[in-house]
Amino acid sequence: MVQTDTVLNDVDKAILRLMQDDARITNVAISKKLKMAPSAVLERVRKLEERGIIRGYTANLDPAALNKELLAFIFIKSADGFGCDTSAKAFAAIPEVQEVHNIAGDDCYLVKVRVANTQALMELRRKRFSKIANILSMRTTIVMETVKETQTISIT
Amino acid sequence: MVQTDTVLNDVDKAILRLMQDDARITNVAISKKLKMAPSAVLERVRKLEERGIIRGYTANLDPAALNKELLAFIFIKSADGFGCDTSAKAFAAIPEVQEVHNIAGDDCYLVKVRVANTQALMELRRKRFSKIANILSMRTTIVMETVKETQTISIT
DNA sequence: GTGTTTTTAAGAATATTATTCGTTTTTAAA
DNA sequence: TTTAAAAACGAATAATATTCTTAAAAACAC
Repeated sequence: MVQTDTVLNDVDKAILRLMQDDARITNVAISKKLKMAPSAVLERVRKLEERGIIRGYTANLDPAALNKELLAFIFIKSADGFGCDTSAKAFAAIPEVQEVHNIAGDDCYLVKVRVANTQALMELRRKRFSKIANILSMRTTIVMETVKETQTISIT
Repeated sequence: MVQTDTVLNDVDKAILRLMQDDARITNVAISKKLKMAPSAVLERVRKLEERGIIRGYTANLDPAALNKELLAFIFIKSADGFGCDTSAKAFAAIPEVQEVHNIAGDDCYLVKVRVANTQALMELRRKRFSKIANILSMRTTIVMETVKETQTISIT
């Protein structure tokens, strides 16, 4: 076997670009754009899924329509030791938590949360975060306006 | 007309949950889960798209496979006036920039970027950010480990 | 309450797409 | 070259999407 495990060829990249842009694009549409047979495209997509390069597909929803208009970033200092994810896992288990990152510098976590309003944010802190052990401190930064918000990876 | 513009009923919410979880779920599969006719589901999905509640569909890709393993948050102070998005728009136009938020407090932006490595990050700063006017200062925070990263909105 | 309008769902028919699988072509290594 | 493996093709079939007509339900006015 060659370097199949890690390397993507141009066809794979083209497929990924198309599906990143519109995950509900049909197989036939991809095959037309790439001038290939649908069966060949399908096999590639399957392999990209199997290899874990495509992790899944998701719909992008309007937060306002779902009454989740408040976005905030919370910096959390924790007493977790190195390589210990205990509190991080606890953060991740909260549905309103969209992201949990271990950031360099302050041995602290950066947590992104999306809730209805400031009251809901307070409640989240009180009812969920305060129950999590090891937290030393929390600093919350509220987003006033989001200009761009994607998960899109630039495929080169 | 009633409050159709803003309110979602239980069927809509169920559809949104399913599609947020797997955007490539078939219409038929949704209709079976919801015990409805496929045509009825299709009409609802169409309306959710038209109303802008569903903004689009995207594939979640493995950053490592695409050689974009470094995630960083950059706090940028800018001389932009209130309600002036000039530099924010410029940030948003950079493909490696996934998010741009105007955050409260320091009249500054929080920008999330995904690149290959620290060298690529330096190059991005030098070649792209330095060309953008109005920037007063930048502080970069590198992510060491990501525990959770979704755009999923909890639908209640 | 009744009648009316509007919205929503259903069902059947058709168009489109997904999927399978045997064959051919291409690729890459010996 | 020769050969083996991988990739693409193409045709046949299964499944799904989509359209459109009709029926049911909900909302509204009176």
